[in-house]
Amino acid sequence: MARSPENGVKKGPWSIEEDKKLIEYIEKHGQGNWQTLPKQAGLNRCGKSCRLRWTNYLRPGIKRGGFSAEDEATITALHKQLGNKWSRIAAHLPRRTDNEIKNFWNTHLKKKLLRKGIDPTTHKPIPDFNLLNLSQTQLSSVSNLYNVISPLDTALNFQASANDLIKFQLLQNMMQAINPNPLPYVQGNTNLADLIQLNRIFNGANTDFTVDPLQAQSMTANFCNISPLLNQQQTSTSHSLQCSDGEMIPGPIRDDNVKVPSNVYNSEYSLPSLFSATPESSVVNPLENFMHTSILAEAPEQSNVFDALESLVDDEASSSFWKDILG
DNA sequence: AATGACTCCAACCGCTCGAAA
DNA sequence: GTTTCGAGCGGTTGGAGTCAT
Repeated sequence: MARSPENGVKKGPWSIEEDKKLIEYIEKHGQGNWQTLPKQAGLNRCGKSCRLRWTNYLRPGIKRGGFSAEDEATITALHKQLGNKWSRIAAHLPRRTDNEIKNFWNTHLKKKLLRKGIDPTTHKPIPDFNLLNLSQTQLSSVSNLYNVISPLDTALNFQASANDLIKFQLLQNMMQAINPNPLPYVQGNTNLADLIQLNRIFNGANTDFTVDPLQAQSMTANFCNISPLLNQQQTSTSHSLQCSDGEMIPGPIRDDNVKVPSNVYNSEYSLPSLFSATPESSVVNPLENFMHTSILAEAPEQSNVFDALESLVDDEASSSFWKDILG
């Protein structure tokens, strides 16, 4: 790492010679006082650096690397119980150092839990994980949120309450913030025009909008991506899009500069098909099915999706933050 | 092959705590 | 009771290695 020396004391990686000096000294005299050790051992290091080197790497019997599945499970369980108390966790894993466990946690286990939708800090399911990992089929269920805000639709006949709009805006911002794979041009907030435009799309209005088909696949998991795409409509040509159920809806627009696979305009790239306000008769779309089974079904009494979502959030994790967002 | 982005992890930094003076 | 000092702990840094473009 070669950090710059300070006060004439060497920092950075230890050389073989330094390790040898430290090992020989401790084997001969024991650890003793770490402050005086470097001088007596002939090392141009601070005592702290010597102690760390010895404790984490040179000390006999240290086991390094090669964490087993059992180790992982142990560390995860202990972390759930103890939090970031690495020394206490290390005490349960013989021959492992706290520093190594900490590094292993930060570089592997933490990510592993996140991939499973578990908050590595609380070890509880991430409330919005289902939204984060929506499959394409799940996407249109989320689009029900837009339907709830309806009618935003035709002729700018905007009737949704300001309260709902605020909720929606917050939700969308949240999803943008947590979007694991944001598209480069997906930035900023959605304005009212976006919402209106969006609703027109979802409700089958004859609206042009732009989707780079090669990027469409990666964006399907995040409905908040749609809005900024709408802003590109002026430069595009209109195409229809065939949904999985055969229904034609407007867009996306092909960029002629992009080689488009032959299947680009089939269901793989389709936006969600339109949804109905009468769930009982229209849950033919798997997306809606997801919505109704995963969210609405959880809260049959709820009058709208926000209420249903709130219920879901309450069930999954009692986060006041989400409750605040969802009102 | 070159370059940039990303990941890993050894080592450092700053803080806290407890013991000794 | 206060100060000092050594040790330990957890968070962070940044160089090296790897991967993707």
